[in-house]
Amino acid sequence: MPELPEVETIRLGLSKRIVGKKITGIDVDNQKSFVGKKDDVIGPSITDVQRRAKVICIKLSNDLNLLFHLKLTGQLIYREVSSMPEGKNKELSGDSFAGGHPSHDWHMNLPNSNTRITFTFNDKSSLFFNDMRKFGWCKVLINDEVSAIYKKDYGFEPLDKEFTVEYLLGKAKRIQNRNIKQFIMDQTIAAGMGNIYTDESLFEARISPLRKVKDISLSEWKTLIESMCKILELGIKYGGTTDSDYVNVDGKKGGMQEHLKVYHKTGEPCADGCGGVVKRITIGGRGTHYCPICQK
DNA sequence: CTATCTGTTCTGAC
DNA sequence: TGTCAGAACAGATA
Repeated sequence: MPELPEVETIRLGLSKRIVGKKITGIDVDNQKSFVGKKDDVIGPSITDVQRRAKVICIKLSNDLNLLFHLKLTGQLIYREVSSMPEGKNKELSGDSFAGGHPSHDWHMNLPNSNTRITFTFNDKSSLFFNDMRKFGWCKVLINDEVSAIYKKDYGFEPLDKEFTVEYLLGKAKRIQNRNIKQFIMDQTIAAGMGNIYTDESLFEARISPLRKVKDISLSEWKTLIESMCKILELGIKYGGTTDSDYVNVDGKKGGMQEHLKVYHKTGEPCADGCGGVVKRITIGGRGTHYCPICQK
């Protein structure tokens, strides 16, 4: 379930740990998860870790890029030691960083049954790409291909300066009848928005997810943009959202779930104090949570 | 055991 | 061209 704030958290954590390291090996356990030639990424060092929408881009010194999309269940886990010593106690002995879909076996042996790709670095540390449902991918691409994907598949980022009312009105022109929730979740419109942060942003703006794009007033557009930025920045600040039942063992538990007001709050009283009860409906096949009273 | 649900994105049909 | 169902996949829940 990684969305923009989760992916940004992963980017930051990875950036601190792997920039400057040289890739010395790669193991691919699921062919579909890796698109490219393995030999192309063995040898170069990592120069940067970037993010665009929900995509992570690891830049290499040979001008190639490792692009990752975690989709629903992808994880990127960094380990200083490539294998755990045998025994019952599986406590970590080195620096470790995990990010992505939460699961209870993050702290277990790596690689595990969900590990699709393993990268090894010159200092023997490793980066594991785990993905239970195999929706995610890692692609080896040249710079031009990366730019082309960024341009074609994604609109402006909500936190960009260019993400203005005028920009959104331009995007809205041809799809006046679409509801605001699907509009906001369109990656070619608001890059990186996912289900959780869309529901939360609409609540923050007190706009109903069912409203049509054509009925949104200028001041509401403005409020919506401000709300999206506020919610996304909050998400980044708290290190993303982690499932409530998930207990992280290596220090990178997200805290945003404690600040959600409608997402997965079905049946609870509205945080606004308006007297409403959070309702769950389906819009465009996605679970949608909102307050029918104060979200107009 | 089967049916349903989840959450992101792409594809194909109308 | 916009809209929508279905697929990709695995596991939890009913």
